[in-house]
Amino acid sequence: MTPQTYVDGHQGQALIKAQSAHLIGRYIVGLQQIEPHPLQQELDDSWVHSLHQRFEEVGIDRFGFPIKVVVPAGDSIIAMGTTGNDSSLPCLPDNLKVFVYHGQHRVEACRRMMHQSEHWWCAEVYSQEIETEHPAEFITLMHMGNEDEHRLAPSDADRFLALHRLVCLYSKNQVTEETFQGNSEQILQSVLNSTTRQGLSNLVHTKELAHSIASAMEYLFLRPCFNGATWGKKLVKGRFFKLVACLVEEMTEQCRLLIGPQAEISAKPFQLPAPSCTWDGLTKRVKKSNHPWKEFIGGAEQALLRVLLLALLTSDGIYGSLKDMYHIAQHVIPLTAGRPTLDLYISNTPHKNDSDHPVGIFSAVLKEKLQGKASNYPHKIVYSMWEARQELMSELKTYGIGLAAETQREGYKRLLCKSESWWNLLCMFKMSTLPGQSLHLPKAFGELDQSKQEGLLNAIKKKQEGDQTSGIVNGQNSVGPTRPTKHHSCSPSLEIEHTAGALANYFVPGTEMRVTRSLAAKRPCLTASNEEQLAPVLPADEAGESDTSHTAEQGPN
DNA sequence: TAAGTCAGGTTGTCCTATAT
DNA sequence: ATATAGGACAACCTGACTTA
Repeated sequence: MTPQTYVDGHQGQALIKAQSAHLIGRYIVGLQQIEPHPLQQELDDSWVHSLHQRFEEVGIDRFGFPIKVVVPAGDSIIAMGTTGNDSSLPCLPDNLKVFVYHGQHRVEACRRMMHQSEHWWCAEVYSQEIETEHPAEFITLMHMGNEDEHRLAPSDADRFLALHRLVCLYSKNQVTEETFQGNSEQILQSVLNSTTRQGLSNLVHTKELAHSIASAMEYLFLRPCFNGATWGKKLVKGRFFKLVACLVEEMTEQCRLLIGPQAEISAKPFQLPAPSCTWDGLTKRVKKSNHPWKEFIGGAEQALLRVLLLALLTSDGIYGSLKDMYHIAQHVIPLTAGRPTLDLYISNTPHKNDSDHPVGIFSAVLKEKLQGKASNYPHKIVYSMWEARQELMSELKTYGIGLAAETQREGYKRLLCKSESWWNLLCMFKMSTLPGQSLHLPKAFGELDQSKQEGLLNAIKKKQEGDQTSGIVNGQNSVGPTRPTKHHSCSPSLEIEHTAGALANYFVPGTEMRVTRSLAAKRPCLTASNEEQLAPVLPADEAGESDTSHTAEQGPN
């Protein structure tokens, strides 16, 4: 480096020297001791007002943003500093007056707080010699305090990752719950927008979802596409955390395929608005010369032959489907777990524990069958709901079932006799009597409508199938509850095929949505055998945690 | 043919009712 | 009092149509 590089720094160094020579220490100072420095600019009332409002709404971070003051009787207080209770900062003796030269607006805003107990701040205390011995530097310091700081504003993704790292520390017992809560709140408080605060908080609440988003955010080019407010509102709809976590993982995988072996890529190609992400839309648009995908290897048209997905997560394609799922779950829950559980599920209360989301509820229903073992099976049920959601929704309509709260036992009885998709779904619970409403579930579909003979035949047939698939009711693509969850090969190519296979199911055939569907059609390898792999590959709780340590270590800092 | 305009549809954010 | 979730609304984008 050339000496010129340092020229700019000389003045800054002088400022730091002046300060460090006269810094007495950090103290807690009562507001009644603080007066504005005579050289300070006039107070801007509207600025004080907005600060005060923020203090009221979000809170005050006194230690994160200490003010700077000079104290006339500098040297004499060094010895006097009365220590506060135990390890906290010492309090400045309250007979001393200090002059604030950096942070007077915060002080003034803090004065407007109702409670006397709020009237203090954390201050860097300087002796008055800083002013007499370094008058020029002092003026500059005071001015610099008012300049806009050219800080790099953290993005939602940065905030999310910080929160997620805290979660990881906490879940590995490396910090106490108190430390974890305190630091999370500190980070959230620094977010100005309340919707964003809420959203981020929702997203880190559940391990599975938080982990999947964190791995997506490992890709720098995806970070600008992350919107804490919208993701945190829409993706938690119906509390299908694990399902959404899978969707996020799919999305990440798709993006990885899209960029191919390319090393560096900007975020632009991933910021296409959702309406432009339909297969038809893309087919037309990638032909244009200035399409954002021109960055990709081989150009936009080649990239299209690979894969895609992204802005869709919060688009109507996903959000609408989650709303459907929510509606479906509101019928499955009273049937299996009972009305009180439904009330808890649909009450507008914060997500607290495993009793208020579908996977947790289904686990409780299946408690005896699972024998307390961690199992992916409840999620498998959710996944089957997801696969069949269109049919499930339309059959509700066909058989005149409206809101769950208004549906009587008779209505469900009719539904289970007439609708095969609903019968199939409820069969996954493997109960002859559904405990929620004490409803009998016929062993074979349509048993009541057909002659007894046919029903018997069906029952025998089903039983035989069941034996072959070791107790699985719907033998085609189900995964048994006792089948151990394990990760299949980590080979990227296998993952890709697997991913694409799963995608074929994620999107609704028959809607114009979206690349993935056509993708499935283009890939002959996407068969039922791939589908079958999906559920077991979904990370079990333990696997999720090991993933976490992985991402935490690799994540940028 | 290119530029401009309008309508329709989607998304993201703000507001508010509600339940604890 | 607080937090959630649904609804409303404004901003934005796209594509079709019109005009020079």
